[in-house]
Amino acid sequence: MKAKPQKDAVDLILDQWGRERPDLDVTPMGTLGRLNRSAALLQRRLDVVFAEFGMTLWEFDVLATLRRSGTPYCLAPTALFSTLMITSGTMTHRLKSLESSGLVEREVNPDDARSKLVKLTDKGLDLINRTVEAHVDNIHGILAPLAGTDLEALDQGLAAMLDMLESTDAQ
Amino acid sequence: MKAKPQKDAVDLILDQWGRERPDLDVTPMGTLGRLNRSAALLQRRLDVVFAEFGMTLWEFDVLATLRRSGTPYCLAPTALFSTLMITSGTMTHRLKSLESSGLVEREVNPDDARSKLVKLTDKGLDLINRTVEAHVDNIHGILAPLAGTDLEALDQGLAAMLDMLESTDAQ
DNA sequence: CGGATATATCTTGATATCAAGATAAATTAT
DNA sequence: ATAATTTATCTTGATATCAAGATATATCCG
Repeated sequence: MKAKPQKDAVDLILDQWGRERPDLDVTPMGTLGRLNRSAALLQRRLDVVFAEFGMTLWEFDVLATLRRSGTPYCLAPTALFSTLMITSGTMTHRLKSLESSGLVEREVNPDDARSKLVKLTDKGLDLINRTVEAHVDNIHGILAPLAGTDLEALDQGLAAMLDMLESTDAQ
Repeated sequence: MKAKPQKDAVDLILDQWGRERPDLDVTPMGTLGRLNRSAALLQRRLDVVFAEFGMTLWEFDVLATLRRSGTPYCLAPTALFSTLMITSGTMTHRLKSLESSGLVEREVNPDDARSKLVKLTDKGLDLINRTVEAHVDNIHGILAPLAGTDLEALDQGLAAMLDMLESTDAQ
């Protein structure tokens, strides 16, 4: 067991709770606090690269989902908003915006007239291809200091947590 | 090395990228994807308990920050929004709302007339005391399936990541 | 077939958030 | 002391999001 080198922002929060509510075991707050705080700090770093390509995180998310689905880079809106964990109304707005930027186009779904499919334009395909390369470089660099045992422990722990959360998700 | 029992949502995404862009090493996308997805699923579970107390996550965050600061449960707005990683403008709105709900009150800062201090009311103190107990119970229950080696690995990995992110944060 | 139900999407109205600028008070440097 | 700078907060305008309801199409079942 190796002691942690220094107190982080979450340790200070746990110390405060320990003083104020010694009757509570707040250990799990540490896990969630570090998770959320890490996510916030990470997003700031990702945004820097997205901004270089004139994009925001949500635009990247939509374009990347279409891109990784493979040719013809075309999905129904429901597939998109389910994957992205957002509501259908939010998807409507995102698609309108991406369409007006010329990054996606809508086309008739021959199999289901309730849907209008969403398809990457040539411009959208080129943009996401270039952006994802820079993004992957970026996250490699960000996580590099953890390479070794810490990153392995993190990946293992996160995989276990996500499996648990997905399997016990509300029906 | 133990194989992971089943593919989660993020594994499928990595599989797609592996097929579409075999030139990229997208491993770090798995780490970030599981982190963000876990955070989203967790928040939904936390919201259930907060709703039982008529609260939202952001209200809990503000009241909890005041509560754990200890008596007299009183902080300047800057201390609050810095801790909570939000902008000053967002803090203004949150405080206005909490004040109109009677959960906090504002008072003159004798040391610095630029600030009006934020203080838990008796009602706010009682509410956060009760809510934090239910919240701690809730997160204990949520993480219980991981108790054992997975949770330890997760905590260790998250602590390492947060230390790294805080120490390499933009100046 | 035709009615009932389910599904896919969009619309509407309310919130929460941020970035940038405005205001006011405190501090620092002559 | 006073001008310049820094700090703390609030205001404003734009955007992203969600929940709930509306609409249109598909599917199922007798």
